[in-house]
Amino acid sequence: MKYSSYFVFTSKEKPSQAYNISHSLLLRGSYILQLAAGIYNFLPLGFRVLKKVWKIIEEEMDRIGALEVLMPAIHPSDLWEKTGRWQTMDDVMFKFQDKKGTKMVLGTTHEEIITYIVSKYAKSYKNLPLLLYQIQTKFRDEIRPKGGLIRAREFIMKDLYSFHTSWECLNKTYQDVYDAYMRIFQRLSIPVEVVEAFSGPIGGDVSHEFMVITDAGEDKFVKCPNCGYAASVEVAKIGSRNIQYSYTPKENLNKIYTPDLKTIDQLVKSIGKKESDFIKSVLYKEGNEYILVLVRGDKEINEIKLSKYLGCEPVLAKEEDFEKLGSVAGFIGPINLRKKIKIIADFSVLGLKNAIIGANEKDYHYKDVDYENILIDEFADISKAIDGDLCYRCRGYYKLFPALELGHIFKLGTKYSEPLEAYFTDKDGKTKPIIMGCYGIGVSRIISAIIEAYSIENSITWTFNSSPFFIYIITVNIDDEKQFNISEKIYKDLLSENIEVLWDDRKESPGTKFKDWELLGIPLCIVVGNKINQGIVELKINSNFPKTLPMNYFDRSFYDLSLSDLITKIKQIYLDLDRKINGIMKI
RNA sequence: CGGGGUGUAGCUCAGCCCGGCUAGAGCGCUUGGUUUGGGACCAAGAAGUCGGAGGUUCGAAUCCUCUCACCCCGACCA
Repeated sequence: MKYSSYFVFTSKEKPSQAYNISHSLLLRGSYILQLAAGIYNFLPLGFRVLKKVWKIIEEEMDRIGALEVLMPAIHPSDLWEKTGRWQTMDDVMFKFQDKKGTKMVLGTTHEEIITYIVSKYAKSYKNLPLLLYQIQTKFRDEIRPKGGLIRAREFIMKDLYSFHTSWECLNKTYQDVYDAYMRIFQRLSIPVEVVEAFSGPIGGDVSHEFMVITDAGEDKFVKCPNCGYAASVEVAKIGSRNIQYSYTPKENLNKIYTPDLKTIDQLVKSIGKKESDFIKSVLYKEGNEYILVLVRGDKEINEIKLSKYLGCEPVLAKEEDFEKLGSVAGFIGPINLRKKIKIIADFSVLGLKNAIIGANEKDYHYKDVDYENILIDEFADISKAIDGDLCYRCRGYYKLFPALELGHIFKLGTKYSEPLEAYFTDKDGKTKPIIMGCYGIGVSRIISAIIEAYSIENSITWTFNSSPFFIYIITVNIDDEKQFNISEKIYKDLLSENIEVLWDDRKESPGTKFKDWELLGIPLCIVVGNKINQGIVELKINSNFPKTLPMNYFDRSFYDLSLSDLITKIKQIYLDLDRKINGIMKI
């Protein structure tokens, strides 16, 4: 492509709307253009990147025997009503009615539709397993879209669904997909961490998320540097410290006056103690039973873990519940409650001394309370993991990472096949529900993730398989006949070698062209300038190009090459990269 | 959905508090010229119903009311 006739409109100014680097650079490089909140145009450059990512995913899906389909984006409500998600996913669905008044929805995900398809055809164990996937637009009316492509309301997702006769078969496919995902991220040179995850409204018991560590993300996970266990904070199990507990009531309780200080945050600011000097007490209700949950002040209760531990889903208590217990919201505590209720403490409470707790009296807290002064029924792992928590496996200390989720894989079981009546006849002649798995990748989000992973202030850094072009040609002075002719020849030679090239053939000053090369993020750049009079052109290398590759080309920022060596050298680099990065294909 | 913020030229913003004359700057764009290894220079020029509606006023970008859009922080997700 020639710059002068291509669709490139770079901008020097930082867009006022963009807060994170990927959003900002995608806009500045004219990769995307916003149409509405969370809704973006992919411009020619952006679409080129999207298709690159798309292609890698397709190749890896095809390789594990998955078959590509394309399902509609518009769905009638009935299938969604059958699975109950017409209600449970209501808040993110774009719903509307057609002319006849039939309720319709723009697809948020496709479990219902794919299960419908498979239920029509796969009637025998002989037809299974089946792996079907698509790369398609999803619509989610997110409460808050964010960060450009990071969370959009219309976005491109790869969704794969697998159908099996047995859990053993599902487990095998789950592993295949896991491996395929690792190859996808390797080929895109995205450093991912795989973490155990919560399966949420998609369903299923086991799931893994593929995360990239970045502040631009919306998730958090902990990882144990000692044994490698990693899990999203929603599910991360925390080890218990080896501390004995024997209840010893405190004789004289010391009250402190804490007017209107109801939250830990307010208390910390006012009293000047650390968050971890407090014990947070939260009152839950399950049926007619009350449960008081205690957690160290710097920690949060994890309701997912709490529900799992209790085997039910307690709800937060209301104002009148506090009164019934002779307490008051904001000042509730485990000591001197009017009624004996169940008290569960998180492991983080073990060993706490001289803590501050609610006194069950408006505007008062108790101080100097030790953990053993509290009558605790049970200790359990019910808090969100934070930095420094104990690894439940090896007793190492967790590190907390901010992360962006790029992929998520689930074992669904029969959550969808039963309500949608996707049954097959097994060898034994019996009718059984199909066992399912589902596996997503945020295709458009990956684009942002690559930028977040490698890019700096004014410069994108694409990876080998994601860059819209492999090489950029700068003709320093386009009016110089010699420079022009040589540039044109190089351009044509590269095209004939099938190397994607963008030639900056504009009548602009050199600085402008160098800045554009950097902003656009293309790995290599050929500079055709004055050195041409000595028969030399320069080959420049994006200094941020992922160094994880064992390739010495990238030790230097530029090479002076004779014209005769240039194309050979570029071909050699290209083929080496291709072999090293895409070579994992050839097993 | 709660809290905070912003809408003025293609982009980034000033002007608004304290109403006043033809609404400004930089970048970008157009034309001509000079330049050409790190966002060049000179000259001339085009470009804005000040997000929208209503109101107050002799007079509104500026004050008031309503409204729309977008962004940021929190609970959900690829």
